Amino acid sequence: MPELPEVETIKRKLKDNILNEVIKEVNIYYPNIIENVSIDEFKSKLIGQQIIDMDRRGKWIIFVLNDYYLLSHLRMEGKYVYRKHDDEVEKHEHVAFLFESGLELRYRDTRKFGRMYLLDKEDAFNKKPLNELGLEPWDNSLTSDYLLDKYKTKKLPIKSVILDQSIIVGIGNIYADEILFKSHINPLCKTNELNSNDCDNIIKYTKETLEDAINLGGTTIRSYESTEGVHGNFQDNLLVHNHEGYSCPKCNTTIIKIRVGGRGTYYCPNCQK
DNA sequence: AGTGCGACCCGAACGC
DNA sequence: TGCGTTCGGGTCGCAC
Repeated sequence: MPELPEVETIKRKLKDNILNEVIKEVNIYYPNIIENVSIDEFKSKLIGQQIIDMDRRGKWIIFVLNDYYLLSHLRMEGKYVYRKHDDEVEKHEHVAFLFESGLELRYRDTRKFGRMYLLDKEDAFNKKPLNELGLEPWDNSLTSDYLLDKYKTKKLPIKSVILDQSIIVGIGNIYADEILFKSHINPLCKTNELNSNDCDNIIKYTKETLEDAINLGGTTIRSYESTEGVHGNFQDNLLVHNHEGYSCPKCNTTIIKIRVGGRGTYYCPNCQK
């Protein structure tokens, strides 16, 4: 499940592989992937555009083109693969970008959950989805005061709020559990009951956890194949997520799994009170 | 406005 | 030669 570290890894890989390529042709096999423009508009605007940079905002990959930003969200299982134009289109390949060089980049997504937006560069940051995003983990504006202000009205459990992309971007279900464990915060704790020290810990361990994961190329659990998607190694460093029934690495208490806001949540009932 | 929940998807895992 | 059901994951839209 691509969260920020996986998306960052994929973005860097894309930059290595397709920087300066010029789009010659676009084929779409599952139109629902394209969110804010018609299929015809999507194709006609993209043809002739050059990949002049690759960027990332939260879990969104940004293809920086001459006149547009192409945004791509992988949701759970989206990935990019490189093919030749003649190669048969496989079952879960939904969008294909053919470049002048003959290389073809294909978007593959088993569950069809991923989405793409095509935005004019001019006002892209004033438009959905970019205008709804909170702070990057390394933004200097991310302080305990900022979090306290956002948290003070929220009665939801912190586990749910730490996933809220309008506050801090990039944290998904896996890293949320890890960050709360390192911060010694119970995932069910009401968000408005957290103090300044808790917020400092959340910020500190969000940065630390995501940095470590990026350095290891992200996390690979469940469905990710090793081919051209991301195959990271951070899964070996997970402390509580997916560790139901195992011992807490700090105190040896058995890690338990509960559901919070409908999501599987792992924590140590002794360390996180 | 804040909150809760189903919908979107489909392969894997599970239960019998 | 099993088959029907449940689960999970991020986000949106709708109902309260």
